[in-house]
Amino acid sequence: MDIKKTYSISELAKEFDVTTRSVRFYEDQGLLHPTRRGQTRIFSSKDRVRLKLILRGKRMGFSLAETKELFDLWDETLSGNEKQLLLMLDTLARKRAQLEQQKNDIAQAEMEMDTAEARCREALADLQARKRKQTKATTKEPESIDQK
Amino acid sequence: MDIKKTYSISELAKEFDVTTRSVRFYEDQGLLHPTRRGQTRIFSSKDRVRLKLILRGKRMGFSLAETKELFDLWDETLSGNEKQLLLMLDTLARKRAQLEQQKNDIAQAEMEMDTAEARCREALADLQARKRKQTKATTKEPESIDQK
DNA sequence: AAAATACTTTACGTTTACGTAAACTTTATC
DNA sequence: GATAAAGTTTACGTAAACGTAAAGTATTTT
Repeated sequence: MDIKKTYSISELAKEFDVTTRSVRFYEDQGLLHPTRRGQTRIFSSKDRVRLKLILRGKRMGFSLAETKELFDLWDETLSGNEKQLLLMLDTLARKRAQLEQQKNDIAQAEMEMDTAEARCREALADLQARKRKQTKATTKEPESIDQK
Repeated sequence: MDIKKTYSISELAKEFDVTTRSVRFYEDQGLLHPTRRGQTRIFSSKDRVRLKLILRGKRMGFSLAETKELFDLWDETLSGNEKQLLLMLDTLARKRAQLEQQKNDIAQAEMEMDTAEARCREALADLQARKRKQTKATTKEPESIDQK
């Protein structure tokens, strides 16, 4: 299975480079469900996975609410109820469409970055060329030093 | 070139399905630069393009500030100053890295959605199977009607 | 001319996702 | 046993990205 271990809040925070404040906030919003030893939080490897998913979701532009919805939906899906299963399939389909849109957006952006970069390089080359000409005209180059 | 036309605020809002409030906000933040006829805003096709870019940026998880930075950087790049050109190239490289990360995230997500969907369909198939069995056991099927 | 339509500015309100500080408890270290 | 280190709760603060009136101007339609 997984690494079957438990984690402290700062272990997780360090590993994923977030603040403990954020982790507590995610729990508060119902995205993580650590157990307690006394009043100290103990995170399971399931929590760890979910934290990873939360952060990836953020990078993909998902809100915490959206991510929570998916978590909850998946938990209910595991109950095996038919209605939930169908709902999950539907949700997955919609998410896929969203990802398709994002892929298109990225592809577009990459193309435009290509042309932008090309123009930059061209402009730079022009500059360099003019510089060389300037240098040649200004600093009387030693016609040929170091020849035998 | 482009469609060489001008646009009213509500034309743009309608076309891109945003509120006029948002459009004004984007101007306020320095992302759009409409001219004025009296006090009424007149948007150029350049503004239109930028609005499109703003929205795509949002879908890709970019903040307005990030997008504005890119706009400003690009404008300064056009001045042809060498330092700006190099800065732009550097920025482009960093953005590309960001997009790579996003593509990885999306690919990961798609894989996980694949397995999630598979599990759903499996669970559903099980349910249906059990249902059929139930039906067969409960409602004494007419052994063979319609035979000659 | 009255009313509807489209635009404007000003400004306070709201949600999300935390930051930051204060005050306190528990556990580890010297 | 003092102190530092890591954890806790409570609570106010903040930046981003608008929403939502309120109140006014300008133009167009009836």
